[in-house]
Amino acid sequence: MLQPAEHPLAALLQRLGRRGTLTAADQQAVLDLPQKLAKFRANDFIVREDDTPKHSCVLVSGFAYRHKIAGNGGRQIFSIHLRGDAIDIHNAVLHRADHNVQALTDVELAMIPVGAVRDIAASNPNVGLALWYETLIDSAIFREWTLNVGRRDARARTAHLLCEFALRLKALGTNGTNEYELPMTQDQLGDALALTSVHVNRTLMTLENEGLIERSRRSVKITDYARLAMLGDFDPAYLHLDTD
Amino acid sequence: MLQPAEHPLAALLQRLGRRGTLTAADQQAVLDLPQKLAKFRANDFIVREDDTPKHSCVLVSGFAYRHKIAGNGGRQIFSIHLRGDAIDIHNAVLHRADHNVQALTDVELAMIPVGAVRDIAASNPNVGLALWYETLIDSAIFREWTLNVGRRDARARTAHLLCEFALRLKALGTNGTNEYELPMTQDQLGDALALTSVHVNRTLMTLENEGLIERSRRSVKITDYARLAMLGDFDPAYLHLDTD
DNA sequence: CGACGATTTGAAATCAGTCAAGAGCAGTGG
DNA sequence: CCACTGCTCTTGACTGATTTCAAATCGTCG
Repeated sequence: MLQPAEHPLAALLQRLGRRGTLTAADQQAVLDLPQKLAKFRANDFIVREDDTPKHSCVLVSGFAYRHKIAGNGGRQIFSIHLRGDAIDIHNAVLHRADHNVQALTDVELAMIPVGAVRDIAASNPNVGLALWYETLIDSAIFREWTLNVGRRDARARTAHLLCEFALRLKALGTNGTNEYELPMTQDQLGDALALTSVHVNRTLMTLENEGLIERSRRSVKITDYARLAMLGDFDPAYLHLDTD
Repeated sequence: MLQPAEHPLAALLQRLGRRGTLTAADQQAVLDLPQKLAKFRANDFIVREDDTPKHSCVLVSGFAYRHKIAGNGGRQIFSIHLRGDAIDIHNAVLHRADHNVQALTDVELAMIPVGAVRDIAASNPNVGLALWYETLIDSAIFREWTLNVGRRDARARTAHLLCEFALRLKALGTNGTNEYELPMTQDQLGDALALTSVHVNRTLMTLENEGLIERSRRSVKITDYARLAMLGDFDPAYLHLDTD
């Protein structure tokens, strides 16, 4: 087997395999998926609404986000994606994209032909289930974001997002601390939280003045995780990180 | 083959087969799924957050909804479900429920053991893909609701929900008109739209005064669909009704 | 009729939005 | 090295959509 650490699909494999249901053959089948590496610059569109994507993408490095634009011009961001996220497997099944995927930072993507995704799901039930599982976790995150935007006030919403990001970064295993780069402008944060950038700014300052976080530039340090999680009504069960 | 119209899973089969990818054998396999019929009264919980469901449910008759409750007591409804909807196939894969499913009206459910769902997905790739597809449409609806709640004002939000409901009912084939029973209290509508029931009330009255809808009791008649859809920024692409 | 839940209406309060201007910070180029 | 440019962040004053609180009306069902 190839060295997972060097393979473009290594992060995906780690993700798919975390429930422990993949055999060595399954794992090899994932690594053998046809793929080519592509690079996008920050702010490039990876998928546009109404596209018929030919590839499903796995994020190899960098950050990306999914969003949709309302008729009144408002943009809603649905999710932020990290290394290892299969950001549009759904397009292998749905055919027509109903929302946009955009690069938040410069990114590297492993592009897998949609037919290959469908084929591996059909021929390899373990992998198929694991892929399905990933899209269901996406779903769970969407639901939590809907709850966040619909039923929490600005402070709680913001705190919730900061906690989610911290935990997902930790789950990647690269960063054990509660300090991280949040590669988003306050405008983008606003579109994720359904707030204006002005109010995001005021809210971040409040959190900082309350001693919950420290900031400098885009770097965030959660100085009181327990209180921030409490304030943000953050219960990570929806992330399904514990391979249930 | 059994008469689909009389089989509890007939509506599910119709749903799964709409893309035309199921062979006769696939269809029979779906109808052969082990299931038992269960009835719930309006407001009964079908699945509770943190449950480990033993069954996945298909809605045979009535209406159900999915929701989650925030720490501050606010409830956010994520989706309303109609006959034929597989309201918690996701629980066959995820194991632990991260949100509630509740009966909106009296309902009949076909309860399929979660193991049987996983088995048919593994042994029958066409059916597996069709099930996956259904959960992806759920996802698409969640995203649109997030956009609705996050980026549209009260009038547009409400109009959007009314249009979605009309179209999904039409897709069921039972009702070709734009008049239907909306089996929700204004309180429940508020939880779906992230508004208070008071504001839902005012907004419905506005829509009525503007000549877009007529109401009596819970019955809604869309008198000007074109304008309502325009106002609600409603583009049904996200429902993926056209078997793309 | 009486009771209960749901809907409707009114008035006051508030959270977040809008508009607008200034400050900070990188990168660019002279 | 510094001025310039562009973008993001910060701040203030004002506005407004929606919430809150509270009371009245309606409809249905026993």
